Amino acid sequence: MLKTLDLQTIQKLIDRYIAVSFSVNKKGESMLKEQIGSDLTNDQHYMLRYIRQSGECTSTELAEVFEVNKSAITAIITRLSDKGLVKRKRDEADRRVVYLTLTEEGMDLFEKTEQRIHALVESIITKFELDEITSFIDTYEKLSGILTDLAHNQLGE
Amino acid sequence: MLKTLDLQTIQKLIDRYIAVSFSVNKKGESMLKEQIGSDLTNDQHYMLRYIRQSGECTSTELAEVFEVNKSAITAIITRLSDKGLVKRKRDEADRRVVYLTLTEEGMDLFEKTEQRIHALVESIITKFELDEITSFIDTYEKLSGILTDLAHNQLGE
DNA sequence: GTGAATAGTTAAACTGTTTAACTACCTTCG
DNA sequence: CGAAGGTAGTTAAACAGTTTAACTATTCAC
Repeated sequence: MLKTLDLQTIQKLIDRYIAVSFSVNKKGESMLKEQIGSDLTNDQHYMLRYIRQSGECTSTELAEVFEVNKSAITAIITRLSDKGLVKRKRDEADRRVVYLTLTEEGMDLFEKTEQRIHALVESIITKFELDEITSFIDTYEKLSGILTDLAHNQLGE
Repeated sequence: MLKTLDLQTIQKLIDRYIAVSFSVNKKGESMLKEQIGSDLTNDQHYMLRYIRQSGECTSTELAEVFEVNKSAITAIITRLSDKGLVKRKRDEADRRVVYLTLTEEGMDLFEKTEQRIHALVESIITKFELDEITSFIDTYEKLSGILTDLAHNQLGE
């Protein structure tokens, strides 16, 4: 049953799955490591995803997207670069700027990992009805959207 | 409207609020600090809550409850103890055991913080209908319960 | 061309976490 | 009794992710 799940819904579920199933900072003992067999933290996986998606991006952009300090990004990228997954490339037109791209290994690892997550999530999905899942996702998004808003906009004003 | 919210529902909302609104490890820049004005991390607040609730508990108990290593607890408790919020007391009957209790300051800080969270959450609550909220909570719990199960029980077996 | 803005890095400090080794203290059983 | 093994908790080293503050390059604007 339930073969009609569209990719978008699956992708959302994947995100929720990664986000909810384990908190971030457990020295790599994240869901990715435990169940997917990847050596990446959830955060690192997200980074790789964003960099791949954008093709080429800057630290500042990442800092804005992930709502985090630039130094935090520097640290993460350095670790990723030490693992040979991300490459830094100076912009010769504006030499302040550094572009980040995935190396081939980075690309490979990301895609392999993503596929495994995909398979895992699909195997989960078959246990539920489609509208059950979409209702989960909707509610979850509504809820966390509200709470995030509140967290950002200093409620009570 | 919506004055009929029972305490239990509010408490649940508080937990969700703390859990969802900010991820844990931002050097204290958690929701508690930003909005409540407390100097505690979310994790630290949870610790205080558990210790207060149990009156007196051990590291091992905390480690089990929070599903974390005993050394992690040692570290957290040490920091809390350095702040003067938690006290260690050796069990004279079984001298291996160390009981943890809140100091008066710990108690005060916890209660003040909890009250502020309470007030904040209540001010949020009035913006929604009761059944909207309970449906949020139910769904959220169902969803994260499922995902946590999956995360623990190595799905696909 | 000097002074201000921008991109990114580095350093120090902190929280939370793990693994491995260690101390101190029971318990058990020959 | 006393050695062997288990239990409670700590310590040390390592790591990920953060922040703030200071710094280096580089570009821009007037």
